[in-house]
Amino acid sequence: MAARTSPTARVAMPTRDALLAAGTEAFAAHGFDGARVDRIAANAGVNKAMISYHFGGKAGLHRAILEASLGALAERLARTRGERLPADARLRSFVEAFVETVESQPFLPQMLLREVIGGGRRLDAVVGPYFLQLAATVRGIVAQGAREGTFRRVDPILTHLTIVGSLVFFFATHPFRARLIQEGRVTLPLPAPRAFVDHLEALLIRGLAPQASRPRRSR
Amino acid sequence: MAARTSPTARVAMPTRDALLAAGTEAFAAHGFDGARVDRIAANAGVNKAMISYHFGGKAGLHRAILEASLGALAERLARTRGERLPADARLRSFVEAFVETVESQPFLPQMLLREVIGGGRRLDAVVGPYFLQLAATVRGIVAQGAREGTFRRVDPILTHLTIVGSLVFFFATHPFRARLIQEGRVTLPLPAPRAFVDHLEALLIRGLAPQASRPRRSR
DNA sequence: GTCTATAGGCTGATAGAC
DNA sequence: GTCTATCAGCCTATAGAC
Repeated sequence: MAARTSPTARVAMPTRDALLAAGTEAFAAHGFDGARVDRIAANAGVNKAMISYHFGGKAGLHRAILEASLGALAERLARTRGERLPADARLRSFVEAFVETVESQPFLPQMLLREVIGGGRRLDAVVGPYFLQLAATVRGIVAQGAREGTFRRVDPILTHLTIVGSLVFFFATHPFRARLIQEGRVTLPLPAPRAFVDHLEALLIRGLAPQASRPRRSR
Repeated sequence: MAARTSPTARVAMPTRDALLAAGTEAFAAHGFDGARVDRIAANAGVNKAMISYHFGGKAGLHRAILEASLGALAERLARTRGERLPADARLRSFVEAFVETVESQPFLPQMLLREVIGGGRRLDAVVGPYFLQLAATVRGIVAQGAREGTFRRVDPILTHLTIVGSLVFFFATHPFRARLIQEGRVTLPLPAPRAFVDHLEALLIRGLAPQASRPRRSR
């Protein structure tokens, strides 16, 4: 991710990186079909033809962005899997890792969600293992919680969908709320990511807690 | 919504309705920019030029769909607001109303979410009050729960985002999972909407319950 | 209300000079 | 590696006949 194989790349390929950055923003905001290569190049401050030269075209740029972003997310989440902690702490850790990654890549949720909504055909070539790995992580945490007695017995897939769904939705729609509020169309204060995450963690941990009052039945 | 002003519309405008249906599917699957009017017309079994004639063009068709769909959702949700029930029952009722609407309009979550991700500028002309009303409904339920002691004191906006976020995410990404599983890329069973909703309701009601084990502290 | 034929605009891509 | 100039294709919209 950091070092490239190119021998002359000392300052890390400004053109390539500028296109990746501008492309990410454009694809997140307008989708693959809505994004315009002219504008991406202009925003990157480079020539249009550089997209073909470096990425083989619009689709290639899109794929490169997805690969890099998802790779970073997967890498960060994988790190939480080795932790030896109680299930509720691991759940928090998972959420924090997700949020951390997203905050360093603010356009990832929008891009990803767009692709998934569209049926994910463009993802097939790229994503393969990532999604399964993500689901497997949550599944592992839920299973551990059930074993330890930290959590009640819940369906791991449904739990995974609830958690990741809330998170992805919040971050993907955050810019929309920011705009509505900034333009004065809505007078509420903008919900902060930190506040939302705290809220979600509390809700999950309470919601997954076993049989609250009755302390351990027969089992 | 049911009756149209056209004097000759006895069988309810087959062309118009066919375009609305085909357009909904296309916009949900490919987004506004990705949808092709040729294909929409072909899928509707009508002539391309009918889009301009009936809706004034692609954008007009899109707007008409959004208005009709959101109107139906808003209408259905508004009905739950008059119910005199404890907060947890009202929460269930809200979720059920949402699900019911979505099941009769399976493409709504995808279309809506796409628009919101894109900044919602296309929504501005249409949506205005709908979103506020939606948030206000959840806010009302949360406030009632806090008053009654059914729920702990939580931020109503954050709660709203969690609930609606999970729901919209689940339904908007459902076709993606269905495809992955149908094509044998994933071997898990497809999570059923009913199962997810039950899971979510249980999680929410437990997660929002006041001080679970210790039966009412000082406060 | 519906259809055919066509126009006009925009978009992504690249050949070839530097 | 970068840029300019150009092109071919596609996509929406509509004029006008029925």
